[in-house]
Amino acid sequence: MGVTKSEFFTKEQNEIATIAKVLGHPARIAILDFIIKLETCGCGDLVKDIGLAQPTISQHLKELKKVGILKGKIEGTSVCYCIDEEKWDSIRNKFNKFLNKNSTENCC
Amino acid sequence: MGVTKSEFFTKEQNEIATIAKVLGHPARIAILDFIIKLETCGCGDLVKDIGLAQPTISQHLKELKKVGILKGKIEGTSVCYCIDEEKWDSIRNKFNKFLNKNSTENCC
DNA sequence: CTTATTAATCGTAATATTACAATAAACATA
DNA sequence: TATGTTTATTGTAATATTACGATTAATAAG
Repeated sequence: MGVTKSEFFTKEQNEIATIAKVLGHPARIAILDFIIKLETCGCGDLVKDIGLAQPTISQHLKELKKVGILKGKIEGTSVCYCIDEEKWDSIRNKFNKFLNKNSTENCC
Repeated sequence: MGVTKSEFFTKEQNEIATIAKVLGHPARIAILDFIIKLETCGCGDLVKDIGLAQPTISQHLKELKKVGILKGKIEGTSVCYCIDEEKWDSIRNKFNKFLNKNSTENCC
């Protein structure tokens, strides 16, 4: 037990849940907010801005990279992180589609 | 350790992360899909449709109620679950706002 | 070559989540 | 009252997540 039974669900359900799960931590929302503002995008800047330890930020960045939301470009000793705009668009579409489903009837 | 440091983040960041976290499990997406289709909305119907055990579904329903996405109306021995349309709208707005942020520059 | 600088990885403790059997609670019906 | 039906709760095992110190890896600067 303790392990999600993905085989019970559709591809679409698993996909939206996977993205939502990654967005389900305020540090990762803060990272995305910061990178979108683009006040620079190195790991160290995020550490300073957010206040969590460097390995923790690095771990969150890894999660965001894993699902394809972030890309990283190595620049000397530093890394520049950016949103993958294509992925971002597809996420926006998925969530729009899901959240715009409207129930017609209502029992309560 | 092991506990999310919510005090490091803004109210908005914590709010969107809380909702995303609840949407971050395919069973809860499947529950919402089913209720939106409204092929009836009792816990037993969800158990049959999804295939997880009744206590597991009940637990997921509890999560969805906790953040206000679902309301439940008791009807005899059964319970009718429904989307809270007002909350659903506010979630749609929050996600739209978040996902429509666009980074102008891009380093990679 | 040595010493910073920056980010990733490893290891691990604390905590949270997922799933379900067993049970309880609430109501309906015979 | 006894019995069935439906959902919630309790308890618990398995697993996942979060956070960070210590370390490593890679490049830059002196």
